[in-house]
Amino acid sequence: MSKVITARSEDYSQWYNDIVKRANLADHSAVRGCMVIKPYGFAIWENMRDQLDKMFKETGHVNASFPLFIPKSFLSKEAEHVEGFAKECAVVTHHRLMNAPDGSGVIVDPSAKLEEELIVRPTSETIIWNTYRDWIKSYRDLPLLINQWANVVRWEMRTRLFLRTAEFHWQEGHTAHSTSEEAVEETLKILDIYEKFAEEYMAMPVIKGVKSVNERFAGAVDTYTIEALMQDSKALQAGTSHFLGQNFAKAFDVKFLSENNKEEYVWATSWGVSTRLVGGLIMTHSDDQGLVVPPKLAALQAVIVPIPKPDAIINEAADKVIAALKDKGISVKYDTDAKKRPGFKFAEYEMHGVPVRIGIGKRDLEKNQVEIARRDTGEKTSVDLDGAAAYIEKLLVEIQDNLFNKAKKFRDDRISRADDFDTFKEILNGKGGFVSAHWDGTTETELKIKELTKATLRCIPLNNEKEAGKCILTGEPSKERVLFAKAY
RNA sequence: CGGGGCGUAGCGCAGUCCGGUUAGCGUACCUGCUUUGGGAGCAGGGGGUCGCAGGUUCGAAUCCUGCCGCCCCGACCA
Repeated sequence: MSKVITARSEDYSQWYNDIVKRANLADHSAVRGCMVIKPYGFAIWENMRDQLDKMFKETGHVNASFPLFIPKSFLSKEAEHVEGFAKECAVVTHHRLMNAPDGSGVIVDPSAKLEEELIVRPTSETIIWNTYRDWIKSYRDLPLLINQWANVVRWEMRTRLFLRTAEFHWQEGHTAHSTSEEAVEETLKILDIYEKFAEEYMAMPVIKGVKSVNERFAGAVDTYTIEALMQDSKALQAGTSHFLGQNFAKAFDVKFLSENNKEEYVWATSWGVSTRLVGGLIMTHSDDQGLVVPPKLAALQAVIVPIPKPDAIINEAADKVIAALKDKGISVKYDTDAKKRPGFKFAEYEMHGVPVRIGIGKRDLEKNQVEIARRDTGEKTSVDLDGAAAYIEKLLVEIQDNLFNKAKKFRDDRISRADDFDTFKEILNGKGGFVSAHWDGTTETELKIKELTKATLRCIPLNNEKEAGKCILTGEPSKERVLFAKAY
């Protein structure tokens, strides 16, 4: 049992904070609600970013960069959009500071007031669509498939490291299409990429679905989502992909001439995932010993600990293993710090979630072996020195699979059906997780359910079976089940 | 914005009620020796505007006034 991490069973929130801090992922900063992402945490985000970036580029997207600031008037051009974001905007009003007349320090120079206030982007649809107006004239300019990696600011009332910070890093894709069908296809293509990334790389099972009107992105026609389930049985919206219809094209007057010389408004999508994924990664796999990172995203996949400390014989064996691992593209670190004892290092690397630990000591070397410990199960095995790298290569795949299967079983065990409101409440207050239930399709009922149970409508799953039933709250007829859960 | 809590060494805290030597403990850090197969032991050492600004007092971490910041719970949200 870890000496420095609160057990999940004792206080889940504290456990989460302990992991983030003790595994050196991030710290609270001097700025309210904003975090400092530390090198080890950022390395995991970089791995996520690189993989996603590759997947976006493979599907024809290119990167660009748009301004951090958005003129206030832009934000208000799409009515629903501004309503959704108005309450959480950071606003720049001045452009100069001056020394205070009384010598008390520096103040904002009142004469340097901006003509028009600038909003620090909470999302970039408006500034981007304002730009697209100049870029899109003809059907030949379409589709326009652009992504940007950026930081955005949403002045949230309450923040949590990675899960909800006032400033966060993300990618936001903004595409323009000549037909509605093509835009919808793009929206779903991205959702599939998100699903693939979550499941194959993060080893985090997700449910693809569409949001209710109430949960829809401000300014979207449809919002698609991937929903994951954390170890405390609360749901996490892990990524969203929006079909924006012609809303932004109309707001920013973005038209093109079609093949038959007709002027039409452009069809749009936008989609994003953020550093929140790091939070999801933590809460999907980690345990009371610390962080657990799936091999495909680990900042460091293997570590060699000399037992008790480095010497010529151990170094020689370590060098062999390192060379063989590097040959296979596996990242490895040889911890040669002679001041720290092996036990300390074991605990430290477990805390940091390094998937595989290789122990090399005299006892093993006498048999020409090394000891290999896997982070996910804690299991240790002795293997021949010469076969170590090949063993580890297979083991990393096995760990990746095991983490996904374990998380999937956990998630699947927590999808329950409820056919009446008492059962519904009982499940939410008991084992939690997703509850599949009939709903009459109205926002009013959705809000009432939220008020009574704190559960929100997470999504209407995409491959839902149609099934006639009655709304668990109102008894009105319903065509299909939807998923509810308490969520982050 | 409502409720609760907290600001004292890198981190975690005691001391504050009831003012009084040089502000203390654990841990981390540095040096040395002994250790080393699951978070080592001993000895020595360095590190502090006690959140900020006023005030009361011979004397303030401690009392008074004002301010600032952060965390947790709720409403809001990726």
